[in-house]
Amino acid sequence: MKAPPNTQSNIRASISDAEWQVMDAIWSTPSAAAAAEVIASLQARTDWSPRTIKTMLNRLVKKGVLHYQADGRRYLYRAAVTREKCVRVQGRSFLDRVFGGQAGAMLAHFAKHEKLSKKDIEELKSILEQKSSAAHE
Amino acid sequence: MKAPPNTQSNIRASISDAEWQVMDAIWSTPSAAAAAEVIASLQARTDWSPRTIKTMLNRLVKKGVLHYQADGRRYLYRAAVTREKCVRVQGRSFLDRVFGGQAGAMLAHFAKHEKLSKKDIEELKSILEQKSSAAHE
DNA sequence: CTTCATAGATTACATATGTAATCAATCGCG
DNA sequence: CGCGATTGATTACATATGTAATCTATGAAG
Repeated sequence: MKAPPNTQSNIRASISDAEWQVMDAIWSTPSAAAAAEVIASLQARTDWSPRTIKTMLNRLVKKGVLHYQADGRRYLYRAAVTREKCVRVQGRSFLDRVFGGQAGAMLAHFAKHEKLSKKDIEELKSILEQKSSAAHE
Repeated sequence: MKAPPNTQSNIRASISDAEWQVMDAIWSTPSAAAAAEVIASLQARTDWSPRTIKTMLNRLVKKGVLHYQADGRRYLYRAAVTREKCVRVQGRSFLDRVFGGQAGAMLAHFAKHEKLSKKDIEELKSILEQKSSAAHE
């Protein structure tokens, strides 16, 4: 049950709540972003001090999920992992934690309890169609 | 962005990863469970020491998600919140965190990336049917 | 050149979490 | 009755996380 010590290739270093928001800002920036840009972007949605955001950037770099390249005396940051990859990792961890890995149960849960637009429903149905036709017999 | 200090009525005191497993053991016990039972149940699935499990029980009581009633010199624990309630809370937090609250996006994600049995798919479709017929125009 | 604003690096500190060990009371056993 | 086993209570300690402040180097302004 004990997590193995981090090996650098391992993307496992889990991204915390606050860190996720920073990554979100990075992910939604085309190409690379300077700290100042990340800060500006986040101050629109949080009340964090710039210091705090810099700390996050640092930690994310240490965790290996952010890379940077020097540009004069500042850094340009870019994600080292895709949002999709992180979403998959976080999603699976959540699924295991809360639903014991039962994807069906989870989907049923959210389908029941969350608001869905007609469009959401149509799209989901269509995904399910493909899924069932592609499924093994 | 700062979480307000815990008021007791607030179920918010979030259940950690390890704590969730303890709650799971409790939830799957009909009626109340003594610490020894919880320990036995968890040792089957983890490598935690009994000490550790007792610490969890304590913290969960402090957090208000577990209640106990004395039975001789031991305690019988019972959940103070339902699994469903906790699942909803955790689920919503995850949804907000990772999918910005977009339930449709999350469902689409898992529908695409997770394995689903025929049965899962059928059930989901049926939920979606009801949902769309019940939906406002 | 001196000074201030900035950028990144380092250090700080409280709370949460994982993981126990130690303490104190007590119940059953010999 | 005395003692070890067991139960809950208290304390411990490392790492993670939220949230910054301080230190150091340097480029821009005067």
